[in-house]
Amino acid sequence: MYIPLSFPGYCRSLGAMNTHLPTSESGWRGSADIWLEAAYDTLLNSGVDAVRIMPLAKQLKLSRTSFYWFFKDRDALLEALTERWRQKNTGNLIAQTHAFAASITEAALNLFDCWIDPTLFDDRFEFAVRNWALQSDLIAAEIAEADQLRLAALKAMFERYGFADAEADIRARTIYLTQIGYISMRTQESLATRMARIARYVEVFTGQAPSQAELERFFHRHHYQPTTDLAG
Amino acid sequence: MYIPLSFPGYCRSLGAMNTHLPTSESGWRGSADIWLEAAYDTLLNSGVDAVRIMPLAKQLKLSRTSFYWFFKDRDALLEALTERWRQKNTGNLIAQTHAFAASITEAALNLFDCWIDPTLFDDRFEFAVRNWALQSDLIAAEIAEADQLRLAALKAMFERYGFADAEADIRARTIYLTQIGYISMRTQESLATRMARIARYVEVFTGQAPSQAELERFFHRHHYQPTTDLAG
DNA sequence: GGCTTAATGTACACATGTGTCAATTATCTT
DNA sequence: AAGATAATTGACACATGTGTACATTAAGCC
Repeated sequence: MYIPLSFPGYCRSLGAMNTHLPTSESGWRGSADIWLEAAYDTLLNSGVDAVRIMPLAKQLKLSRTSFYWFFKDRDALLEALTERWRQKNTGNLIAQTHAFAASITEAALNLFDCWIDPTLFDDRFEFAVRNWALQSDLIAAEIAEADQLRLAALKAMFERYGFADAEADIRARTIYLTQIGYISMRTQESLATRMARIARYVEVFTGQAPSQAELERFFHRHHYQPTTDLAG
Repeated sequence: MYIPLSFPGYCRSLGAMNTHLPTSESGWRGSADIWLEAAYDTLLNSGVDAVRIMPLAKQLKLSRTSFYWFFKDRDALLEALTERWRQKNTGNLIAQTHAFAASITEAALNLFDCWIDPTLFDDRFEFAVRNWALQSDLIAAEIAEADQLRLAALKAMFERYGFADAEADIRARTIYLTQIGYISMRTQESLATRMARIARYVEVFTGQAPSQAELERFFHRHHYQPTTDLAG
């Protein structure tokens, strides 16, 4: 039995024990990773309350009690999940606000990468964690902190392109809240549908229409070939 | 024992049994209403999974089993909760899109009434129900239907003020998703803070600034006295 | 091949939740 | 005040979940 380690800074704790064997393919069936992976899947599909050791064990075809070799208890597993979320979503989003852009419209398109590219932002994960907050004050605080950081980064982005304080604030909120709204609605739209709306969203959010070159650059990096003309 | 009744149209079922005594103050301690009320509170504060008969009974200081006199089972209680949600939020929001307005900015302000006046829209209820969808396909379908209806009403509102199809669509989505985002963030802002942002939100959402008279009308009907000037 | 350690499994004790049944108590009616 | 009905209760049977202790099996390593 090892007590979970703690680290300073944004990465707070590993939650899992036996971290000396991270993902190595040993001859054993179980590992902290497959438990975490199963927990992650369940969290996304059914919410935290469904993340229970017994059902996970059944799913993994392992004895329920072998779980306790990798994690101290259920809480340690949940902590490992939050750690994963912490590292993925907030970090990437803030990084996108700092990507190079010659104009505010291009900057907005950089941000939109997050909503198109699943490697940059895991929206189902985000949704599940936000739901979780309802029954955990700890998670609620975690999310409040993340929102704070993200909104500040977005506001700073608008300010860098000449928007005054109050207006940058509103536009940061609009662009962020719209996305949180999308996540909360769990809209399943085709890439084509989303791409067709992009230009107009940029215009509503920034007050300016994106240039043809900016749009084409955006489409190209997402391997999208517009079929109809963009004047829609 | 009575089987729950079903009605055609938007109101689907009552869920509760013994509906022949709606809220009448009989000398008894329990009633379908107090169970529903307790369930509602718990749903809002802790999510569906916390809506369990045993804890509710403890809270109400009633025997857990007396619950079954009013409701067939836990599912009937949950159905009664969804029925309550169905009747409140979607109906009022759509009604607000049809309120009289001389301009699109005034129409937007009419809609904003929903986000200021708790009697028009219960945002904590909305949040709880949206979370619930993660573990219930039935609720997920319910919400998809509500979103459909609300977005269509908002789009129609923009079209009535001269916005073309695609633009009305984007603006309807932006205004709705931003609010869903707000709900999902569960932001606790003071009335003053929210009021201070109103004018700019209207401008972002509609592309036009609201007139001084429209703003004053809005503030007045929400009993709000702006302390500083509105030019902020 | 035998030793050590890593991982798995079985049995137990306990906690919380559901729903049924029969008995009981409170309230209303006449 | 008696009887009917409305509401409440405790006992029971069952299900699912947690976590600990101890035994067992599988891998890895001289």
